[in-house]
Amino acid sequence: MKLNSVDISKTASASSIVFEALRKAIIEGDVKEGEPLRQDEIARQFNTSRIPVREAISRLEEQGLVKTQRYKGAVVSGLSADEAEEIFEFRALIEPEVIRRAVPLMSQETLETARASWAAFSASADPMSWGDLNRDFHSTLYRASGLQYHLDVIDNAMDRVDRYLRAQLVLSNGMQRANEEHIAIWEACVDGNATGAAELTRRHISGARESLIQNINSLRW
Amino acid sequence: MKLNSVDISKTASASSIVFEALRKAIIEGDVKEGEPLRQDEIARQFNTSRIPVREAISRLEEQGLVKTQRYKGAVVSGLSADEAEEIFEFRALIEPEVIRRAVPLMSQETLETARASWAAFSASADPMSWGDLNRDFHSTLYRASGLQYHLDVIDNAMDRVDRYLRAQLVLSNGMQRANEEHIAIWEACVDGNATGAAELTRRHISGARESLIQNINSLRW
DNA sequence: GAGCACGGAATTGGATCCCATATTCATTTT
DNA sequence: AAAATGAATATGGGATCCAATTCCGTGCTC
Repeated sequence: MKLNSVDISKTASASSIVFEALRKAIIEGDVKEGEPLRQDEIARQFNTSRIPVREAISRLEEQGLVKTQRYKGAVVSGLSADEAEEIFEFRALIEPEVIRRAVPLMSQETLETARASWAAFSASADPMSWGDLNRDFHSTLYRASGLQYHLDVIDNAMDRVDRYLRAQLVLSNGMQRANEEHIAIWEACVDGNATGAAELTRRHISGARESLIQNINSLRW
Repeated sequence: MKLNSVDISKTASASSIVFEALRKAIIEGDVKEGEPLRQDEIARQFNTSRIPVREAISRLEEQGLVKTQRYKGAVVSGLSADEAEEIFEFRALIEPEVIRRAVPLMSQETLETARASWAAFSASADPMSWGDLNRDFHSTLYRASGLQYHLDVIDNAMDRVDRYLRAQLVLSNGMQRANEEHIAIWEACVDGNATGAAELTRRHISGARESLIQNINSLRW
């Protein structure tokens, strides 16, 4: 007998659905810094009770995306200029090393997927999609390293500064510049030039950091 | 009227108490790898309901300390040799940089506290306390950097390998060697030798990694 | 009119109850 | 006797209810 079966054990629980949705909304800036997360309201929106919502919020807090105060609830945690800068410094430290180790392990398929990402990035006229495509590009390359812990840590760091990165891309010629840098990184990968890809990645992130510092005031929304 | 008042808003919620207790029990190896966490049993032990326990477990999962399967519950997640090694590599990448930046910022008090930590470490005959004292020593030095995000990330990495580190210290002359290396790192800090402290820290962690690889089989408990 | 006390509404934290699923074991069927 | 079936139990996920705390508006006092 042949059935179109799905693995029921893999269906998501309500709390993880709520968690993913809130995470996405926060990192994309749909809920603003300082904005409180009302359990009741969220529960109604997802047509569920507050229990899964509370679990989702406690997970978000563990990730540093929200801060909760007893009996006062959770608010989306913003970053000071210093904190944002620190996270970019962190990324500039770890991501070059990851890509350096990833380069020798990149398959043809990885390179092709990455190429598709930067192509879509450079072709997209929609600023809303830039953030995702930018992230896809880097993640694809990093993933080849097989360093799962590093990947998880990078994801968290990205989550924390995602909003700022998006704002960054639409500012001045941020998107244009990022695009050129992506191509350079990609070419280094194709050439099997690990240290080159690492150095370009480091500059890519440091450049974003510099640009962020300069524009930090106009980013305060 | 003068009362010995406490700030009630700072009293911990049940879920955070449970979380801290479970976290400590897991990283110290009191609950073994693969051991399931029974919500009911834990709730009874803390004289509370399952709700706070569930929130605690979801936070632990977010930290990677446990894995849960729908309708099957949470089990303490162990690390494969590769995963443990990866985390040591991660630490060897980030901790030297943090201490390098911390050295110029270290106060007299910081150095004194760190000295007390390694003194206690070297004097202690109790293997159970070695893990804590070892961690205290490094944390004290790192904290001077003021890099809060880096500190959080390091804490998480430490949590994940804490069990292995403890086992490490009692093996062969692990404790003896760690002690000597601590003193060397501390002296570099006192001398204001940032790059030296960084390099010693890198070797300290790499050494632990090597030793771990060699003993990984005897550590499979 | 300003400031404060009081009280109800809103909100979060926790407890209890119910349902869904997994597992184990007895029972039936062949 | 082996395999399939079904009941019993254990366990986790979620809903509803209650308690504790905070927030906010009203009215009172001076």
